[in-house]
Amino acid sequence: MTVSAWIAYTQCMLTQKAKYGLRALCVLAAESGAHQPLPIHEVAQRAHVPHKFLEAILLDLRRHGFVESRRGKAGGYSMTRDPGEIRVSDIIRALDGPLAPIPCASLTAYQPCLDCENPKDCAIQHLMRQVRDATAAVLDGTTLADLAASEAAALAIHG
Amino acid sequence: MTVSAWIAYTQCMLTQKAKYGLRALCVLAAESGAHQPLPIHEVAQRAHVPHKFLEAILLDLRRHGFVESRRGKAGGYSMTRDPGEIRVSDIIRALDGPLAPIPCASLTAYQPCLDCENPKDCAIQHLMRQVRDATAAVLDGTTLADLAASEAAALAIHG
DNA sequence: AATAAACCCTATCGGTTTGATGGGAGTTTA
DNA sequence: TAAACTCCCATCAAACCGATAGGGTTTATT
Repeated sequence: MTVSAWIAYTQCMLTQKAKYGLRALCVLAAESGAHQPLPIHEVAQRAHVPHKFLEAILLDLRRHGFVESRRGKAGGYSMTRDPGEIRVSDIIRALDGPLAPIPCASLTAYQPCLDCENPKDCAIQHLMRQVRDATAAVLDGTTLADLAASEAAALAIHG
Repeated sequence: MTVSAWIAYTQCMLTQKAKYGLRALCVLAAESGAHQPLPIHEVAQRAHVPHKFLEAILLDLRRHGFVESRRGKAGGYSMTRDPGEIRVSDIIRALDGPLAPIPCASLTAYQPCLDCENPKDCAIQHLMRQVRDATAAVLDGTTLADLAASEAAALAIHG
């Protein structure tokens, strides 16, 4: 299932990787109460994510501490924390990097523009920091549980 | 002056092209009252933008109607409109494309996710539309005149 | 009319990221 | 031992990004 072959590429903040990751985590969040981990092929099927790509994504999410894995037969993935305590912003930061549209406007990964006249106090930086803050406000205020609930509600109405 | 050789690449919403474009437009906005157009090398120098790259950017901005050019000796670029009536969001859209972090959340360039279970009503789409709206609110609410004034003020203090 | 200064425009380049896959090694349970 | 998993390396094509080369065209001045 190659998606990039179907749609024209658009430079964007949310990569395919992060989108897949969010969908996968929604699936795992829904399974949060279960005792058994969910095998990767099950997650891939439910979240509509290519199996091998998901493998890389879940590996990444495990290293960032969002999920844990059990190997061998009857193995799979499960959440490590309550989905209500995981901010969407942290997931996206883990998979896609900083939220800010430009490094000099980032709080978590600040880097000055080397081609800027006065990198500490630049009009573009000011503006982009406002953008960053607005984005972070939305994404900090939404938890994985919120997202999963929203998706469950949408699915209940339509297909 | 190659910047990409100095800093690690970070996927970002505001490309170097848009950043350069905004800086160049600030320079032209400051010159907005003058009768003569500003030659490109002068813009390049004041905005710290590579000459040839700026050429491509100004061409783009001209095609989008933000600036006009006069050819031949004593030629150059000048604003077509009052900088106070140009939204920063429109400049960024012209140079970088849609503001939305993902095509399905865009108002100006909507495209459904082809790998989405129900593309019309998806939790991620909802959330990303909120992000888009928050971003647009900041960028729609700031004009080129605002940006240029902010930069002028910063320069008056430092540098 | 010659010349210089400026914009116009296409084509191209290297480097990097992105999305995606293959293949095998390791691990656990039955 | 076999089956069913995860782990992790290496690799790939396509796209994009930043930047530049090198002509062609237009205009003002002399």
